[in-house]
Amino acid sequence: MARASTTSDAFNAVAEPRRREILSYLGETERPVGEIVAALRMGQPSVSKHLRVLRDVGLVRMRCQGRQKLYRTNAEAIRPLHEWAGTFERYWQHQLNRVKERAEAIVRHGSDVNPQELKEKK
Amino acid sequence: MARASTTSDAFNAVAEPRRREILSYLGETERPVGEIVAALRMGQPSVSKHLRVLRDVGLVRMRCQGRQKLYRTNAEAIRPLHEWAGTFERYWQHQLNRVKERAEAIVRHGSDVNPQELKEKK
DNA sequence: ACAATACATACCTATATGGGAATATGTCAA
DNA sequence: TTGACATATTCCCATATAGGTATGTATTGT
Repeated sequence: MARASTTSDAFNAVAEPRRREILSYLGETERPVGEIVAALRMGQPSVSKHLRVLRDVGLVRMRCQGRQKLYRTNAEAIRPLHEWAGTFERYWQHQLNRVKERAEAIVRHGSDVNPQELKEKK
Repeated sequence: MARASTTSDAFNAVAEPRRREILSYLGETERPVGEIVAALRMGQPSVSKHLRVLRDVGLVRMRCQGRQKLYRTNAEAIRPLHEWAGTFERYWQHQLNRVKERAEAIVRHGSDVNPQELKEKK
């Protein structure tokens, strides 16, 4: 089996750096394709194709205005990504807490704290 | 140019669903490969290969113990992902705020609020 | 030394990619 | 209608996958 299609979900779509750039560039501000091309210095067909992928997974919304098409990021579609990553938040918070506790201990008792006491607390 | 390597960064590594499963399954708990294979019902070589990718981008850490190798998720490496997605948080908060404001307005003035007033505020 | 165990890697194949160039489609203006 | 403009799509190609099967490599126990 080959790699999953880029259009299979937001995770795959967002794996491509240029697509992330596009999403960031368009905040939720509507912009025509040409503006993206100019701002991000990419080829026009390339941008069109990236936008196609993003649209397929709902990461951008599109609206026609005369001969141009206006795109904007649909932030809501990025949320699952944020939430998935967020499930690991508690782990790096442990890290932070350790650093914080250590700093506080130093403030209270001076810098001669036993490092072991803060390191392993299985 | 082809698609970027899965080992090029966390975004690409995490695009594959099975790799996300592995990361979630290992929280930061150390586990041998065989346990992953059994728990997630994947082929052993497949798991080994996924772990290789994850290791290459720092998403998991590995330690040898006799003939087995213990893996655990390195949550810190997921953080950039969480942060990138988080830059869009303000957009979906706007959504929430609108809903919330509307609800509060109804509580204050009854349900005859002018919907326009809450909808467009360019 | 040998067999068994726990992983890793090599090999194969179908499939999809992203970029560039060329071309198609659609819309406006004179 | 014709041409100019804004996008989308097609074609071409080098590259990389993910899964399965088979095999390689350490490490342990007897």
